[in-house]
Amino acid sequence: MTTTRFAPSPTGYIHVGNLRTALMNFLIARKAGGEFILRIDDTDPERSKEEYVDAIKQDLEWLGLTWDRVERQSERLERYVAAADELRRIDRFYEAFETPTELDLKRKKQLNMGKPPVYDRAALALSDAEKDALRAERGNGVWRFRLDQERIEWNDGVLGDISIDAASVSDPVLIRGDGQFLYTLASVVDDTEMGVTNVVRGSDHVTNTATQIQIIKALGGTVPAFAHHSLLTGPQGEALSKRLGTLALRDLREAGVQPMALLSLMARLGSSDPVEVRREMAELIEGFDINRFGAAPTKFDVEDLYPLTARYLQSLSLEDVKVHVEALGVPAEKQEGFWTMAKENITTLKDLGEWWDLCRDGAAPLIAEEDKEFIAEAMALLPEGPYGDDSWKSWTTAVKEATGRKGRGLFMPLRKAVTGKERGPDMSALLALMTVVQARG
RNA sequence: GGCCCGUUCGUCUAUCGGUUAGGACGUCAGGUUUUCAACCUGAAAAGAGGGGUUCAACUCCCCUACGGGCUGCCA
Repeated sequence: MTTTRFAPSPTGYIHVGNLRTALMNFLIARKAGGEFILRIDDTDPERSKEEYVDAIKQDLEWLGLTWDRVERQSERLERYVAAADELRRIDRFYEAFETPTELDLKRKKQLNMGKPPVYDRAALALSDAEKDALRAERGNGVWRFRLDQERIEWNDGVLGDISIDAASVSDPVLIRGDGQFLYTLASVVDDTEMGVTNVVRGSDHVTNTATQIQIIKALGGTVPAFAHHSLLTGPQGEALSKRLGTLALRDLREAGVQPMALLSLMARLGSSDPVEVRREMAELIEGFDINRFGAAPTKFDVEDLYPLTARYLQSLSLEDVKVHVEALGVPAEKQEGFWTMAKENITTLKDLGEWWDLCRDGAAPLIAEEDKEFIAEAMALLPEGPYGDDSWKSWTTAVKEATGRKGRGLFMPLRKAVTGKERGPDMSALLALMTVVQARG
Protein backbone atom coordinates (compact mmCIF):
# COMPACT_ATOMS: atom_id res chain seq x y z
CA MET A 1 0.00 0.00 0.00
CA THR A 2 1.16 3.49 -0.75
CA THR A 3 1.93 5.26 2.49
CA THR A 4 3.13 8.82 2.80
CA ARG A 5 3.66 11.14 5.70
CA PHE A 6 3.94 14.77 6.56
CA ALA A 7 6.40 15.19 9.40
CA PRO A 8 6.50 18.69 10.80
CA SER A 9 8.32 19.49 13.99
CA PRO A 10 6.07 21.51 16.27
CA THR A 11 8.44 24.39 16.75
CA GLY A 12 6.38 27.00 14.94
CA TYR A 13 3.42 27.62 12.66
CA ILE A 14 3.46 25.97 9.28
CA HIS A 15 3.86 28.11 6.19
CA VAL A 16 3.42 27.77 2.46
CA GLY A 17 6.67 25.87 2.09
CA ASN A 18 5.56 23.24 4.57
CA LEU A 19 2.18 23.13 2.96
CA ARG A 20 3.65 22.29 -0.41
CA THR A 21 5.36 19.27 1.11
CA ALA A 22 2.30 18.24 3.08
CA LEU A 23 0.01 18.60 0.09
CA MET A 24 2.21 16.58 -2.24
CA ASN A 25 2.37 13.72 0.22
CA PHE A 26 -1.35 13.94 0.83
CA LEU A 27 -2.18 13.91 -2.87
CA ILE A 28 0.07 10.94 -3.58
CA ALA A 29 -1.53 8.92 -0.81
CA ARG A 30 -5.06 9.83 -1.81
CA LYS A 31 -4.51 9.23 -5.49
CA ALA A 32 -3.17 5.77 -4.75
CA GLY A 33 -5.89 5.06 -2.24
CA GLY A 34 -3.18 4.75 0.36
CA GLU A 35 -2.51 6.13 3.77
CA PHE A 36 -1.42 9.60 4.82
CA ILE A 37 0.27 9.87 8.18
CA LEU A 38 0.66 13.03 10.19
CA ARG A 39 3.84 12.49 12.12
CA ILE A 40 4.79 14.98 14.76
CA ASP A 41 8.58 15.14 14.91
CA ASP A 42 8.85 16.20 18.50
CA THR A 43 12.03 14.53 19.63
CA ASP A 44 13.34 17.85 20.85
CA PRO A 45 11.46 18.59 24.08
CA GLU A 46 13.17 21.96 24.39
CA ARG A 47 11.76 23.44 21.23
CA SER A 48 8.60 21.41 20.66
CA LYS A 49 5.42 22.97 21.95
CA GLU A 50 1.97 21.47 22.30
CA GLU A 51 0.50 24.73 21.15
CA TYR A 52 2.15 24.25 17.76
CA VAL A 53 0.93 20.69 17.49
CA ASP A 54 -2.61 22.01 17.82
CA ALA A 55 -1.93 24.82 15.41
CA ILE A 56 -0.56 22.47 12.78
CA LYS A 57 -3.62 20.28 13.04
CA GLN A 58 -5.91 23.28 12.77
CA ASP A 59 -4.12 24.54 9.69
CA LEU A 60 -4.28 21.17 7.96
CA GLU A 61 -7.94 20.81 8.86
CA TRP A 62 -8.69 24.23 7.48
CA LEU A 63 -7.28 23.04 4.17
CA GLY A 64 -8.98 19.68 4.27
CA LEU A 65 -5.73 17.74 4.42
CA THR A 66 -7.10 14.94 6.53
CA TRP A 67 -4.73 12.36 7.92
CA ASP A 68 -5.40 8.73 8.58
CA ARG A 69 -3.14 8.47 11.57
CA VAL A 70 -1.16 10.64 13.95
CA GLU A 71 2.18 9.46 15.22
CA ARG A 72 4.42 11.17 17.69
CA GLN A 73 8.10 10.59 17.86
CA SER A 74 8.18 11.44 21.54
CA GLU A 75 6.13 8.29 22.12
CA ARG A 76 8.42 6.07 20.12
CA LEU A 77 11.69 6.49 21.94
CA GLU A 78 12.06 2.79 22.69
CA ARG A 79 12.10 2.10 18.97
CA TYR A 80 15.01 4.43 18.53
CA VAL A 81 16.82 2.77 21.41
CA ALA A 82 16.35 -0.57 19.69
CA ALA A 83 17.63 0.79 16.38
CA ALA A 84 20.66 2.27 18.10
CA ASP A 85 21.40 -1.07 19.74
CA GLU A 86 21.19 -2.76 16.40
CA LEU A 87 23.57 -0.29 14.82
CA ARG A 88 26.02 -0.93 17.64
CA ARG A 89 25.63 -4.65 17.23
CA ILE A 90 26.52 -4.53 13.55
CA ASP A 91 29.37 -2.16 14.21
CA ARG A 92 28.01 0.83 12.29
CA PHE A 93 27.82 3.08 15.32
CA TYR A 94 30.63 4.70 17.25
CA GLU A 95 30.94 7.12 20.08
CA ALA A 96 32.83 10.36 19.55
CA PHE A 97 33.85 12.88 22.14
CA GLU A 98 34.85 16.06 20.38
CA THR A 99 33.23 19.14 21.83
CA PRO A 100 31.27 21.42 19.50
CA THR A 101 34.11 23.90 19.78
CA GLU A 102 36.66 21.33 18.75
CA LEU A 103 34.58 20.26 15.79
CA ASP A 104 34.16 23.84 14.76
CA LEU A 105 37.89 24.32 14.90
CA LYS A 106 38.51 21.20 12.83
CA ARG A 107 36.11 22.42 10.19
CA LYS A 108 37.74 25.79 10.00
CA LYS A 109 41.16 24.22 9.65
CA GLN A 110 39.95 21.96 6.87
CA LEU A 111 38.41 24.87 5.04
CA ASN A 112 41.56 26.91 5.37
CA MET A 113 43.53 24.11 3.83
CA GLY A 114 41.03 23.87 1.00
CA LYS A 115 39.68 20.55 2.22
CA PRO A 116 36.03 19.60 2.55
CA PRO A 117 34.80 20.01 6.15
CA VAL A 118 34.08 16.36 6.75
CA TYR A 119 34.44 14.75 10.14
CA ASP A 120 37.84 13.05 10.23
CA ARG A 121 36.64 9.98 12.15
CA ALA A 122 39.30 10.46 14.78
CA ALA A 123 37.03 8.74 17.30
CA LEU A 124 37.13 5.54 15.29
CA ALA A 125 40.73 5.06 16.39
CA LEU A 126 39.98 5.42 20.09
CA SER A 127 40.72 2.41 22.26
CA ASP A 128 38.22 1.34 24.91
CA ALA A 129 40.50 2.73 27.58
CA GLU A 130 40.71 6.06 25.83
CA LYS A 131 36.93 6.17 25.47
CA ASP A 132 36.50 5.42 29.16
CA ALA A 133 38.88 8.19 30.00
CA LEU A 134 37.12 10.66 27.76
CA ARG A 135 33.73 9.63 29.06
CA ALA A 136 34.90 10.12 32.62
CA GLU A 137 36.28 13.50 31.73
CA ARG A 138 33.60 14.85 29.41
CA GLY A 139 30.55 12.71 29.97
CA ASN A 140 28.81 10.69 27.27
CA GLY A 141 29.90 11.26 23.71
CA VAL A 142 27.74 11.51 20.63
CA TRP A 143 26.98 8.47 18.50
CA ARG A 144 27.84 8.64 14.88
CA PHE A 145 26.76 6.34 12.10
CA ARG A 146 29.74 4.96 10.22
CA LEU A 147 29.09 5.52 6.55
CA ASP A 148 30.29 3.11 3.94
CA GLN A 149 32.55 5.20 1.79
CA GLU A 150 30.98 4.55 -1.53
CA ARG A 151 28.75 6.41 -3.92
CA ILE A 152 25.15 6.44 -2.87
CA GLU A 153 22.68 6.49 -5.71
CA TRP A 154 18.96 6.68 -6.10
CA ASN A 155 16.45 7.68 -8.68
CA ASP A 156 14.66 10.72 -7.37
CA GLY A 157 11.07 11.40 -8.34
CA VAL A 158 11.89 14.99 -9.16
CA LEU A 159 15.64 15.19 -9.51
CA GLY A 160 16.21 12.05 -11.53
CA ASP A 161 19.37 10.04 -10.97
CA ILE A 162 21.33 11.32 -8.00
CA SER A 163 24.72 10.19 -6.93
CA ILE A 164 26.49 11.39 -3.81
CA ASP A 165 29.90 10.28 -2.62
CA ALA A 166 29.62 9.24 1.03
CA ALA A 167 33.20 10.39 1.50
CA SER A 168 32.06 13.97 1.00
CA VAL A 169 29.66 13.71 3.91
CA SER A 170 30.41 13.49 7.63
CA ASP A 171 29.33 10.45 9.57
CA PRO A 172 26.01 11.74 10.90
CA VAL A 173 25.47 12.16 14.61
CA LEU A 174 22.33 10.22 15.50
CA ILE A 175 22.39 10.53 19.25
CA ARG A 176 23.44 13.65 21.10
CA GLY A 177 25.64 13.73 24.15
CA ASP A 178 22.58 14.16 26.35
CA GLY A 179 21.11 11.01 24.86
CA GLN A 180 18.55 12.68 22.66
CA PHE A 181 17.80 11.01 19.34
CA LEU A 182 18.23 13.15 16.31
CA TYR A 183 15.98 13.62 13.34
CA THR A 184 17.95 11.44 10.96
CA LEU A 185 17.63 8.32 13.07
CA ALA A 186 14.06 8.90 14.21
CA SER A 187 12.93 9.63 10.70
CA VAL A 188 14.52 6.53 9.25
CA VAL A 189 13.20 4.25 11.96
CA ASP A 190 9.71 5.68 11.63
CA ASP A 191 9.60 5.56 7.86
CA THR A 192 10.72 1.97 7.91
CA GLU A 193 8.45 0.77 10.69
CA MET A 194 5.43 2.71 9.54
CA GLY A 195 5.76 1.29 6.07
CA VAL A 196 6.25 4.61 4.37
CA THR A 197 6.61 3.92 0.66
CA ASN A 198 7.00 7.41 -0.75
CA VAL A 199 8.92 10.24 0.83
CA VAL A 200 8.39 13.67 -0.66
CA ARG A 201 10.27 16.49 1.00
CA GLY A 202 12.16 19.64 0.15
CA SER A 203 15.48 19.50 -1.66
CA ASP A 204 17.13 20.72 1.51
CA HIS A 205 17.05 17.04 2.50
CA VAL A 206 18.94 15.68 -0.48
CA THR A 207 22.21 15.13 1.33
CA ASN A 208 20.36 13.64 4.30
CA THR A 209 18.79 11.17 1.97
CA ALA A 210 22.14 9.77 0.98
CA THR A 211 23.06 8.98 4.55
CA GLN A 212 19.55 7.84 5.39
CA ILE A 213 19.62 5.30 2.60
CA GLN A 214 22.67 3.71 4.17
CA ILE A 215 21.08 3.70 7.60
CA ILE A 216 17.89 2.15 6.28
CA LYS A 217 19.85 -0.59 4.59
CA ALA A 218 21.98 -1.15 7.66
CA LEU A 219 18.83 -1.66 9.70
CA GLY A 220 17.44 -4.03 7.13
CA GLY A 221 14.64 -1.73 6.01
CA THR A 222 13.23 -1.12 2.57
CA VAL A 223 14.33 2.10 0.94
CA PRO A 224 11.25 4.13 0.01
CA ALA A 225 10.84 6.09 -3.20
CA PHE A 226 12.28 9.54 -2.67
CA ALA A 227 11.27 12.74 -4.37
CA HIS A 228 12.79 16.09 -3.47
CA HIS A 229 10.85 19.06 -4.67
CA SER A 230 12.56 22.36 -5.25
CA LEU A 231 12.33 25.03 -2.62
CA LEU A 232 10.13 28.06 -2.97
CA THR A 233 11.74 31.45 -3.33
CA GLY A 234 10.18 34.87 -3.15
CA PRO A 235 9.11 36.71 -6.32
CA GLN A 236 12.63 38.08 -6.76
CA GLY A 237 14.24 34.71 -6.31
CA GLU A 238 15.28 35.48 -2.76
CA ALA A 239 15.22 32.73 -0.18
CA LEU A 240 11.69 32.41 1.11
CA SER A 241 12.81 31.97 4.68
CA LYS A 242 13.31 35.71 4.83
CA ARG A 243 9.62 36.27 4.20
CA LEU A 244 8.08 33.40 6.06
CA GLY A 245 6.82 35.72 8.73
CA THR A 246 3.95 36.72 6.50
CA LEU A 247 3.45 33.36 4.91
CA ALA A 248 2.20 31.29 7.82
CA LEU A 249 -0.99 29.52 6.87
CA ARG A 250 -2.89 31.18 9.65
CA ASP A 251 -1.94 34.58 8.34
CA LEU A 252 -3.18 33.69 4.90
CA ARG A 253 -6.41 32.42 6.35
CA GLU A 254 -6.73 35.63 8.32
CA ALA A 255 -6.15 37.61 5.12
CA GLY A 256 -9.12 35.90 3.52
CA VAL A 257 -7.32 33.46 1.23
CA GLN A 258 -9.59 30.57 0.36
CA PRO A 259 -8.35 27.02 1.00
CA MET A 260 -9.03 25.83 -2.53
CA ALA A 261 -7.19 28.81 -3.98
CA LEU A 262 -4.15 28.02 -1.89
CA LEU A 263 -4.33 24.31 -2.61
CA SER A 264 -4.86 24.83 -6.32
CA LEU A 265 -1.72 26.91 -6.52
CA MET A 266 0.48 24.75 -4.34
CA ALA A 267 -0.55 21.53 -6.05
CA ARG A 268 0.57 22.80 -9.45
CA LEU A 269 3.10 25.60 -9.01
CA GLY A 270 6.45 24.43 -10.29
CA SER A 271 4.94 21.68 -12.39
CA SER A 272 4.17 21.65 -16.08
CA ASP A 273 0.46 21.65 -15.38
CA PRO A 274 -1.36 24.97 -15.55
CA VAL A 275 -2.50 26.56 -12.31
CA GLU A 276 -6.28 26.63 -12.38
CA VAL A 277 -8.65 27.09 -9.50
CA ARG A 278 -10.35 23.85 -8.66
CA ARG A 279 -13.58 23.51 -6.79
CA GLU A 280 -12.84 20.13 -5.30
CA MET A 281 -9.88 18.41 -3.73
CA ALA A 282 -10.75 15.40 -5.88
CA GLU A 283 -9.73 17.32 -8.99
CA LEU A 284 -6.39 18.15 -7.44
CA ILE A 285 -5.85 14.53 -6.50
CA GLU A 286 -6.82 13.30 -9.93
CA GLY A 287 -4.39 15.50 -11.83
CA PHE A 288 -1.41 15.29 -9.52
CA ASP A 289 1.88 13.85 -10.70
CA ILE A 290 5.08 14.48 -8.79
CA ASN A 291 7.11 13.63 -11.87
CA ARG A 292 5.85 16.72 -13.60
CA PHE A 293 7.65 19.02 -11.19
CA GLY A 294 10.88 20.72 -12.13
CA ALA A 295 14.07 20.74 -10.12
CA ALA A 296 14.74 24.48 -10.37
CA PRO A 297 13.84 26.77 -7.47
CA THR A 298 10.26 27.98 -7.83
CA LYS A 299 9.24 31.58 -7.43
CA PHE A 300 6.22 32.07 -5.26
CA ASP A 301 4.29 35.30 -4.98
CA VAL A 302 1.63 35.52 -2.26
CA GLU A 303 -0.23 38.03 -4.39
CA ASP A 304 -1.10 35.24 -6.81
CA LEU A 305 -3.40 33.81 -4.18
CA TYR A 306 -5.85 36.68 -4.36
CA PRO A 307 -6.96 36.41 -8.00
CA LEU A 308 -7.35 32.69 -7.41
CA THR A 309 -9.41 33.35 -4.31
CA ALA A 310 -11.59 35.76 -6.25
CA ARG A 311 -12.15 33.22 -9.01
CA TYR A 312 -13.00 30.54 -6.52
CA LEU A 313 -15.56 32.72 -4.80
CA GLN A 314 -17.18 33.54 -8.12
CA SER A 315 -17.90 29.89 -8.60
CA LEU A 316 -19.82 29.59 -5.35
CA SER A 317 -23.58 29.68 -4.88
CA LEU A 318 -25.38 31.44 -2.08
CA GLU A 319 -25.65 28.17 -0.18
CA ASP A 320 -21.86 27.97 0.01
CA VAL A 321 -21.51 31.38 1.62
CA LYS A 322 -24.81 31.80 3.37
CA VAL A 323 -23.30 32.19 6.82
CA HIS A 324 -21.16 35.06 5.65
CA VAL A 325 -23.99 36.84 3.90
CA GLU A 326 -26.24 36.35 6.88
CA ALA A 327 -23.57 37.67 9.22
CA LEU A 328 -23.73 40.98 7.40
CA GLY A 329 -27.41 41.27 8.19
CA VAL A 330 -28.65 40.91 4.63
CA PRO A 331 -32.38 40.12 4.81
CA ALA A 332 -33.36 36.71 3.51
CA GLU A 333 -35.21 37.96 0.44
CA LYS A 334 -32.23 39.97 -0.72
CA GLN A 335 -29.52 37.38 -0.11
CA GLU A 336 -29.66 35.64 -3.46
CA GLY A 337 -29.57 38.88 -5.41
CA PHE A 338 -26.88 40.34 -3.22
CA TRP A 339 -24.53 37.40 -3.58
CA THR A 340 -25.03 37.16 -7.33
CA MET A 341 -24.28 40.85 -7.65
CA ALA A 342 -21.39 41.03 -5.24
CA LYS A 343 -19.46 37.84 -5.94
CA GLU A 344 -18.08 39.17 -9.18
CA ASN A 345 -16.62 42.14 -7.40
CA ILE A 346 -14.86 40.80 -4.38
CA THR A 347 -11.37 39.48 -3.85
CA THR A 348 -12.04 37.88 -0.48
CA LEU A 349 -15.19 37.46 1.55
CA LYS A 350 -14.05 40.38 3.61
CA ASP A 351 -14.95 42.66 0.72
CA LEU A 352 -18.57 41.65 0.97
CA GLY A 353 -19.29 44.06 3.79
CA GLU A 354 -18.36 47.04 1.72
CA TRP A 355 -21.01 46.25 -0.89
CA TRP A 356 -23.66 45.62 1.68
CA ASP A 357 -22.87 48.93 3.34
CA LEU A 358 -23.44 50.54 -0.02
CA CYS A 359 -26.79 48.84 -0.50
CA ARG A 360 -27.95 49.77 2.96
CA ASP A 361 -26.55 53.26 3.37
CA GLY A 362 -25.61 54.47 -0.05
CA ALA A 363 -22.27 56.16 -0.64
CA ALA A 364 -20.79 59.63 -0.76
CA PRO A 365 -21.06 60.53 -4.44
CA LEU A 366 -18.12 61.02 -6.72
CA ILE A 367 -18.96 63.80 -9.15
CA ALA A 368 -16.60 65.34 -11.67
CA GLU A 369 -16.78 69.10 -12.06
CA GLU A 370 -18.05 68.90 -15.63
CA ASP A 371 -20.79 66.45 -14.64
CA LYS A 372 -22.27 68.51 -11.81
CA GLU A 373 -25.16 69.81 -13.80
CA PHE A 374 -25.82 66.49 -15.44
CA ILE A 375 -25.93 64.67 -12.13
CA ALA A 376 -28.25 67.25 -10.62
CA GLU A 377 -30.61 66.76 -13.52
CA ALA A 378 -30.37 63.00 -13.28
CA MET A 379 -30.96 62.93 -9.54
CA ALA A 380 -34.12 64.93 -10.00
CA LEU A 381 -35.40 62.10 -12.16
CA LEU A 382 -34.55 59.38 -9.61
CA PRO A 383 -37.45 58.38 -7.42
CA GLU A 384 -36.97 57.81 -3.71
CA GLY A 385 -35.77 54.35 -2.61
CA PRO A 386 -35.97 51.51 -1.99
CA TYR A 387 -35.42 50.42 -5.54
CA GLY A 388 -36.27 47.37 -7.55
CA ASP A 389 -35.17 45.35 -10.54
CA ASP A 390 -36.41 47.89 -13.07
CA SER A 391 -35.22 51.00 -11.30
CA TRP A 392 -31.92 51.34 -13.10
CA LYS A 393 -33.37 50.71 -16.52
CA SER A 394 -36.24 53.14 -16.17
CA TRP A 395 -34.08 55.77 -14.52
CA THR A 396 -31.31 55.69 -17.13
CA THR A 397 -33.85 55.69 -19.91
CA ALA A 398 -35.42 58.81 -18.49
CA VAL A 399 -32.03 60.46 -17.98
CA LYS A 400 -31.02 59.57 -21.51
CA GLU A 401 -34.15 61.22 -22.93
CA ALA A 402 -33.79 64.29 -20.78
CA THR A 403 -30.08 64.90 -21.40
CA GLY A 404 -29.31 63.21 -24.68
CA ARG A 405 -26.33 61.43 -23.14
CA LYS A 406 -25.65 57.79 -23.93
CA GLY A 407 -23.11 55.00 -23.54
CA ARG A 408 -20.19 55.48 -21.23
CA GLY A 409 -20.82 59.20 -20.94
CA LEU A 410 -24.22 58.43 -19.53
CA PHE A 411 -23.47 55.50 -17.30
CA MET A 412 -20.10 56.23 -15.81
CA PRO A 413 -21.07 59.53 -14.13
CA LEU A 414 -24.19 57.87 -12.76
CA ARG A 415 -22.20 54.93 -11.45
CA LYS A 416 -19.79 57.26 -9.71
CA ALA A 417 -22.52 59.42 -8.28
CA VAL A 418 -24.48 56.46 -6.94
CA THR A 419 -21.65 54.24 -5.70
CA GLY A 420 -18.82 56.70 -5.19
CA LYS A 421 -16.57 54.38 -7.23
CA GLU A 422 -15.54 53.91 -10.82
CA ARG A 423 -15.75 50.19 -10.73
CA GLY A 424 -18.22 47.80 -9.26
CA PRO A 425 -21.09 45.41 -9.82
CA ASP A 426 -23.65 45.53 -12.52
CA MET A 427 -25.55 48.75 -11.82
CA SER A 428 -28.93 47.29 -12.55
CA ALA A 429 -28.45 44.58 -9.96
CA LEU A 430 -26.83 46.95 -7.51
CA LEU A 431 -29.45 49.65 -7.59
CA ALA A 432 -32.15 47.04 -7.20
CA LEU A 433 -30.70 46.27 -3.79
CA MET A 434 -30.16 49.84 -2.69
CA THR A 435 -32.28 51.71 -0.25
CA VAL A 436 -30.71 55.13 -0.32
CA VAL A 437 -28.86 57.11 -2.95
CA GLN A 438 -26.98 59.81 -1.10
CA ALA A 439 -26.43 61.95 -4.20
CA ARG A 440 -30.16 62.39 -4.44
CA GLY A 441 -29.96 64.61 -1.41
C1' G B 1 36.29 26.14 -0.02
C1' G B 2 33.77 20.97 -0.89
C1' C B 3 29.37 18.24 -2.44
C1' C B 4 24.34 18.07 -4.87
C1' C B 5 20.73 20.37 -8.06
C1' G B 6 19.41 23.98 -11.39
C1' U B 7 19.32 28.21 -15.57
C1' U B 8 13.78 28.27 -22.14
C1' C B 9 8.70 34.35 -22.99
C1' G B 10 7.44 38.80 -16.92
C1' U B 11 5.89 33.88 -14.22
C1' C B 12 5.15 28.23 -14.13
C1' U B 13 6.78 25.22 -17.84
C1' A B 14 6.82 21.66 -22.91
C1' U B 15 10.66 19.99 -26.14
C1' C B 16 13.80 13.11 -24.44
C1' G B 17 19.54 16.07 -31.94
C1' G B 18 16.13 18.19 -37.20
C1' U B 19 9.85 22.16 -34.41
C1' U B 20 7.44 28.51 -37.56
C1' A B 21 10.67 26.55 -29.79
C1' G B 22 4.32 24.80 -27.79
C1' G B 23 0.88 25.78 -23.63
C1' A B 24 -0.98 28.22 -19.23
C1' C B 25 -1.10 32.71 -16.15
C1' G B 26 0.05 37.79 -16.67
C1' U B 27 0.57 42.06 -20.19
C1' C B 28 -1.09 44.81 -24.50
C1' A B 29 -4.67 45.63 -28.67
C1' G B 30 -9.31 44.92 -30.82
C1' G B 31 -14.47 42.92 -30.30
C1' U B 32 -18.84 42.12 -27.50
C1' U B 33 -21.80 43.87 -23.08
C1' U B 34 -26.34 50.71 -23.45
C1' U B 35 -21.70 51.34 -17.62
C1' C B 36 -17.52 47.97 -14.30
C1' A B 37 -16.20 43.05 -14.41
C1' A B 38 -16.63 38.74 -17.17
C1' C B 39 -16.25 36.86 -22.01
C1' C B 40 -14.31 36.28 -27.36
C1' U B 41 -10.33 37.18 -30.92
C1' G B 42 -5.50 38.63 -31.81
C1' A B 43 -0.51 40.35 -30.59
C1' A B 44 4.11 41.16 -28.20
C1' A B 45 7.21 38.00 -25.41
C1' A B 46 12.34 33.00 -24.26
C1' G B 47 16.94 28.92 -24.98
C1' A B 48 22.77 32.79 -19.26
C1' G B 49 27.88 33.22 -21.83
C1' G B 50 31.92 30.62 -24.21
C1' G B 51 34.04 26.31 -26.19
C1' G B 52 33.47 21.50 -28.22
C1' U B 53 30.89 16.67 -30.49
C1' U B 54 27.63 16.36 -34.93
C1' C B 55 25.50 17.04 -41.60
C1' A B 56 22.41 19.25 -37.66
C1' A B 57 22.56 21.28 -30.52
C1' C B 58 17.56 24.43 -26.38
C1' U B 59 18.57 19.19 -26.35
C1' C B 60 24.96 15.60 -25.57
C1' C B 61 30.11 16.98 -23.29
C1' C B 62 33.49 20.73 -20.98
C1' C B 63 34.43 25.61 -18.87
C1' U B 64 32.57 30.23 -16.89
C1' A B 65 28.77 33.10 -14.71
C1' C B 66 24.53 33.21 -11.89
C1' G B 67 20.55 30.93 -8.57
C1' G B 68 19.10 27.30 -4.78
C1' G B 69 20.39 23.56 -1.20
C1' C B 70 23.69 20.95 2.04
C1' U B 71 28.30 21.19 4.51
C1' G B 72 24.99 21.24 12.93
C1' C B 73 25.26 17.41 19.29
C1' C B 74 18.64 21.65 13.88
C1' A B 75 14.79 19.68 11.06
